[in-house]
Amino acid sequence: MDYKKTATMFKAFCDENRLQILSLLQSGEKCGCKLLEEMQITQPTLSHHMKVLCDSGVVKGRKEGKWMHYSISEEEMDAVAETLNELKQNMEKEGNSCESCR
Amino acid sequence: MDYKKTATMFKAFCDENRLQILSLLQSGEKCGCKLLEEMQITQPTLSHHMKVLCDSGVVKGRKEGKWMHYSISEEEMDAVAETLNELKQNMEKEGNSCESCR
DNA sequence: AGAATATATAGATAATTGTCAATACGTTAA
DNA sequence: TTAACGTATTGACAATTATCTATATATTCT
Repeated sequence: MDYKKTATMFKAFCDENRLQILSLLQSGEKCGCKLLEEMQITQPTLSHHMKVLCDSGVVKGRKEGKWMHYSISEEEMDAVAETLNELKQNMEKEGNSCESCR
Repeated sequence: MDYKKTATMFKAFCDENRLQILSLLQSGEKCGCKLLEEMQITQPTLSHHMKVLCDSGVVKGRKEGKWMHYSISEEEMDAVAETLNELKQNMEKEGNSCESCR
């Protein structure tokens, strides 16, 4: 696993404002100005968070005229879920406790 | 959704060292000293990361004598996956694009 | 009791991140 | 071609986080 890339991916979910943005995007694609109306942050702060979200891959942007339309990337959400699943593997196996610490 | 709590939960996964720790715990419960052997950080730094991981709920600690044995919480991993899934809902619905921006 | 071991805490510092005001850029409308 | 609008960037600052050294705490062994 590429830890650096994975850490960047999960950064989408570890800020309260970004979680709110993702919630707002649940109902579908929205432009920045619409998102801004629903939030208690300034426009540059929103812009910053949208950059973090896009860098993580979880959100995709689509430019249309002067608007940027943002939406959740289903493929990336699946990739995040898959990564989570990888981290869960082998947990139930026998003989995995720390024998050398006895 | 409790954004604050959810953000704390996801912080487990957005640091390279913590991802390495989680990978090491994939093979089962391990004590701090074992984890430390495998990593390039000092003991207090490990202790800090273990606190973040335990606060997130993703890792559980079990004290046994002078050792702390850490393991991944399967229940919490499932909760994380469930939260991810919630954030993915409704994405495919029709009529969800930003109509007011036209 | 004293030494050794595993872990946690305190305090300091550097790096990263979140935020805002100001401004720039690109697009559309008058 | 201005003016207005939506978004991005810059620069400053505050808050948070990651890291270390030094030290404290708790447990076990001799």
